Amino acid sequence: MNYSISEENYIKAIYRLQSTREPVSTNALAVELDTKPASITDMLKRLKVKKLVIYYPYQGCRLSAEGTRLALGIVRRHRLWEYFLAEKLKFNWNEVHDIAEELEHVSNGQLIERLDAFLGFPRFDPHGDPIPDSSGKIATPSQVKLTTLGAHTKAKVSGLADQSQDMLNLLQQRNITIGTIVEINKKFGFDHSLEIKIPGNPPFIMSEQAAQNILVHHELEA
Amino acid sequence: MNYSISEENYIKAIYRLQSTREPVSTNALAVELDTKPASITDMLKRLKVKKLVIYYPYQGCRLSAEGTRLALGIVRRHRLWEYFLAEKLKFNWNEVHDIAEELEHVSNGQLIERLDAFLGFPRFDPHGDPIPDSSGKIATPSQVKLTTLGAHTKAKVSGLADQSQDMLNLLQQRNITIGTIVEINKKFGFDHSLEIKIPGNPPFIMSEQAAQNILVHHELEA
DNA sequence: AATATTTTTTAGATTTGCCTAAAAATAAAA
DNA sequence: TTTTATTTTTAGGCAAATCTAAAAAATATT
Repeated sequence: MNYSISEENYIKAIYRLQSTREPVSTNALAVELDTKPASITDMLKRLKVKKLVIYYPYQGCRLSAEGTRLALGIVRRHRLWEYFLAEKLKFNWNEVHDIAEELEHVSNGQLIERLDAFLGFPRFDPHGDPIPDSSGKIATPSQVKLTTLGAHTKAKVSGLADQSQDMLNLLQQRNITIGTIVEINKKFGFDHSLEIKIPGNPPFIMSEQAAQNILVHHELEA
Repeated sequence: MNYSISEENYIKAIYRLQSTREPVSTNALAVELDTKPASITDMLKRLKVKKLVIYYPYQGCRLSAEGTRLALGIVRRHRLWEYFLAEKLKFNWNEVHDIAEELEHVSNGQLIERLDAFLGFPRFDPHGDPIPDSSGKIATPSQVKLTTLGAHTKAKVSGLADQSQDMLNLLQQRNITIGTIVEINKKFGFDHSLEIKIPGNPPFIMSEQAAQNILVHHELEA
């Protein structure tokens, strides 16, 4: 089957929201997609006919098996393009998302398989998110929030909980990217802020709020 | 400005048809775009409002300066993607067109400039067609039909007049691609067919019809 | 439990891009 | 130069995806 860009965007949004709250409410979707609730209801009825979502009036929605398959395909395309843009075209970490948002809708199976091979079958995109493989399998890496680590520990940055522009800018300013090894020098009980050190840079203070959004791969030797 | 996929396809079609006949008739466009003449009239009126085409009822259309600029941008995107697909993703010469047809509508200036740099600023796509540069300048290479060359001359294949699937298949079977050096062994007066030799392959006969569609860059030493 | 508030859905309109059928303009033929 | 044929345009409709405004259902509050 072939789906419209709009349909794909709805499926992707439901997939995203589903990971935190299920079922997904009409209002939540409207906020996510920046449209009106009435438009959401309309589209949900169409997606239900196409058997991509489970939906009953007033009860929110969730993806069907087929919808999930589609969502994983879109996520795969999106993240492979992000990897390509960052790795090959040298875009910044925080510039790749919007472009990948367009490229992901180019649907040609061969294209994505060959792109994957060309890139060397990467398992994580530049934001540290796992890339589903061609069969739809997706790794769930053991990511933990930076705030959960104790003082005097090191860890490798592997992802972000909040990928807003503000967050991306903050990290760029601090020279933190995916793969950066961060060391926690000190934890301040007063406001739970952290003193962080990364190789080649002076230590700095990070708020608890920011640190909560930084996911690290696994704790390293002290 | 940002244009829809449909609008871009119209502009591209007008650009293509314009090179042989101007102004471009409504019917010719309908055939080219595989739609009905009434739909063409509809769209031409919209494109006129947007100042992309010069159009007066019953008199056909042609691109405005702005329309030409847009067309060259689309052609540039299309051909750079074709080059990427063939060169980096190892697609066959004859498979790249349809995929590039989708990718060309992803409109992000930075993306195309960086792709161009990544590819090493190629001047011709895998079909031998010139790629407009970022300012819209396009090379008009001194291509001549293979049939115009005399016997015992060599030349480098640089393009195709007819890029139909049949033609592409025929060339693939003969191991002819862009850049191949072809040598004319003999010309047969009877049916104007040619005996052609390419390095590493046995000589073979090609019809006048096929040879007319093969464009070569310039005659080489005998 | 009754009322108020929030969420969701329906109803009706709009825009884009396409269609068919019929009318009008242009071009070709007798 | 009429008549015929072709090309092009208009008129009216349709489907997708959106909107606003109003009604209906679900949830929360007193």
